Amino acid sequence: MKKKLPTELSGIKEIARRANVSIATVDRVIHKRTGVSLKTRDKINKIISDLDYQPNLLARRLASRKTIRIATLIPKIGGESSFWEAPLRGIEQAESELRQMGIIIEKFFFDQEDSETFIKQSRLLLRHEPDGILIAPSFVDEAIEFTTTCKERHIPFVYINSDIPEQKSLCYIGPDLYRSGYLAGNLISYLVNDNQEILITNVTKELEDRHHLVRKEEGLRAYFADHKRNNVIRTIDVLQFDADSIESALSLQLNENKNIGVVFVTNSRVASVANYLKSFNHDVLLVGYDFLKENIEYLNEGVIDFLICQKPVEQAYRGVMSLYQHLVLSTTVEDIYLMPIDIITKENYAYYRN
Amino acid sequence: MKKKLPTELSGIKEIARRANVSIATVDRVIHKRTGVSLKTRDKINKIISDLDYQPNLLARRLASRKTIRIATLIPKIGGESSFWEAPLRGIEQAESELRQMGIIIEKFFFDQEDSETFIKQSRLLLRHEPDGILIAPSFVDEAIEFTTTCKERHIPFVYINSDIPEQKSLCYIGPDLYRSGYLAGNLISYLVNDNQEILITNVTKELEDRHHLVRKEEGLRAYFADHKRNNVIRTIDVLQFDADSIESALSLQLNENKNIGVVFVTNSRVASVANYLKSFNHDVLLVGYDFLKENIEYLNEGVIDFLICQKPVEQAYRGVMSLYQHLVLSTTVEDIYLMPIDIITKENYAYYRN
DNA sequence: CTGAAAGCGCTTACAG
DNA sequence: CTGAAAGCGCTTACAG
Repeated sequence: MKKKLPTELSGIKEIARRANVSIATVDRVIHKRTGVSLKTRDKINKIISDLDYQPNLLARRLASRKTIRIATLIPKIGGESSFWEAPLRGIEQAESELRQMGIIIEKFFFDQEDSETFIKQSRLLLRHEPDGILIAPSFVDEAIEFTTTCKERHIPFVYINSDIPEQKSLCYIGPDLYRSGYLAGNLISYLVNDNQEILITNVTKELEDRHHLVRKEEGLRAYFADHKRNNVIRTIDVLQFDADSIESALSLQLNENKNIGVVFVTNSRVASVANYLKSFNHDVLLVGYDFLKENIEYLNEGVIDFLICQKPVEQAYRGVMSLYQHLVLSTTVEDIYLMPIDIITKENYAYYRN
Repeated sequence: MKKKLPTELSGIKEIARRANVSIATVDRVIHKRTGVSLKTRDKINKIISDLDYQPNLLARRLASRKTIRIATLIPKIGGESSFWEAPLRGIEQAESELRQMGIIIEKFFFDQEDSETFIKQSRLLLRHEPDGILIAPSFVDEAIEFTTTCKERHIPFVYINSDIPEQKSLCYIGPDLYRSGYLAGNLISYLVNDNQEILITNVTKELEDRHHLVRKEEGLRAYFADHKRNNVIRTIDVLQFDADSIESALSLQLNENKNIGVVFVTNSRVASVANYLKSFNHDVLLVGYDFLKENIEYLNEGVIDFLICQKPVEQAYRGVMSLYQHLVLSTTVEDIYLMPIDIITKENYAYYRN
């Protein structure tokens, strides 16, 4: 390791020396605080740009006695699907990296099937007066109301996993649903010949959620239309998650339409469909979403052929980091960050890091 | 933002208070320096573990006048393939993040077709006495000789992109070649019916490099064998990169074997093959490697169907970061980090972040 | 074997 | 509008 040169003045001190002022005044200018004459302000700013001064963030965080607090609001884990385990891991990863920098993360959770819990938790969150907020806006109206308040209070927030474009937030980090459906179309086009049919299956209880699934369906249909592939594409909705509901909905289709070659499940519930296909020994290809334990099991057994994933861990990790960059580093952050659309099979899932 | 509580002593000071020694002594114990009596050493260590003391790395780096220097040795860009642009970007990204922490990166480059340049640059690198080294061991024997010296001098090093397992290094970060071939087999198995043939194409000049390509070939063949698919699989080697060599090698195969349904190129030279297939209007599917500009163009045109990628930017980024973790944070790092095996198509490449 | 003191590059009251 | 001084949690000579 090499010692630093017997240091000439640098940083804030050197600026102060050149400007013939104290470092406190330099600090004021750097942070655009009031109470500096225009003249010295200009002089100092000139020196700053001459020197291409970059503040030492280590020293900044160390000297500052402030703790920055970021709050997160996402669905709680357990119950119907384990999807939200991954974003939680991403938050925790960011947390452990940022603790070093004196940043604290406070986590709040709501029940995906109960919008009241969303309202309640969002109020609780606000009472903690965080400096920034990460939020999964599962309930659109409620989320809009909440973020309206955030804006009033000048608390920056980022959306993950699904966007509410009208709301001007710091940024959105998540998938482009239409494009992921389009990719599914691309993939499936390799898996069917011209006289085979495709069955799109939306499995959801929540009406709002269905809205998201339809975007993927539109993407898939657009791919086939754009490429003049005239395969029959059917869609069914399954409104309950139990095996019987799945069975009755699917068996109707598969028995009536013997040409169905691929089933495309538009969300992470693909394991339920896999379960049915396996039990009834249906020999169709199956494509669905998300790296969940139950899905991976069926992938491994060869019942699910492809899973489309969008790095849920990273979504949340990046969301927190964007707040950090905005709050601590004053960096400008991209206002929309679309996640990669990953294709997972039995042979690469073990290497899928996230 | 919330102010810190009117701070009770913490960190090194609190330890010193409890142990009834000065902070200098505590510092000595923390850094396992000599010159502390066993008794006080034990006492201090006990307090440290009682308190679950975590050093403040900001303060550490700030107070320390040392600059840590990491050297990198990778192929230079330009000439035959643009592959190494990506790892260079990864290095530069790590560089910009680590500058904050007072870490400097010195980059060295060699010519992939000239092992002498590797030797020369590696010597030059050593004369700079870096604290850690990142290296792409393209020339196996030369790399072993070099890293032997590193070990003698106790300079930790990490391999990226290809491994030399016998050499005990800090870690390897890169692809598992066999597994990526196996995945290619998995993917291609969906693209061919039972009477179609597969043509594996190795395009390379260097004998050592061919060794790597064969691992992928073995993976693909193993997939078909394991799954009792009896498609004919042929292999050809193309030893020159010019269009004529490619043409003569491929046209022979494709004209003699009309059943070839998929061509699998085992490295990033797939664009050359695409160029040929396009000119001669061959209607076969094409699968290859790596997110290079020229490959993406053919992907976009529909000549290349699938590219397998292994995040070259991230490989190098992680490599540098591993050295940082080892050198600065004294974290233990995984000694082997295998990259994800990503499947890229025309419809998701735009979202492939790296 | 141990401690007192200066300093890393900043921020933060406080005083004027 | 401006400056002097203390302090963030460490490391580093230097002295004993």
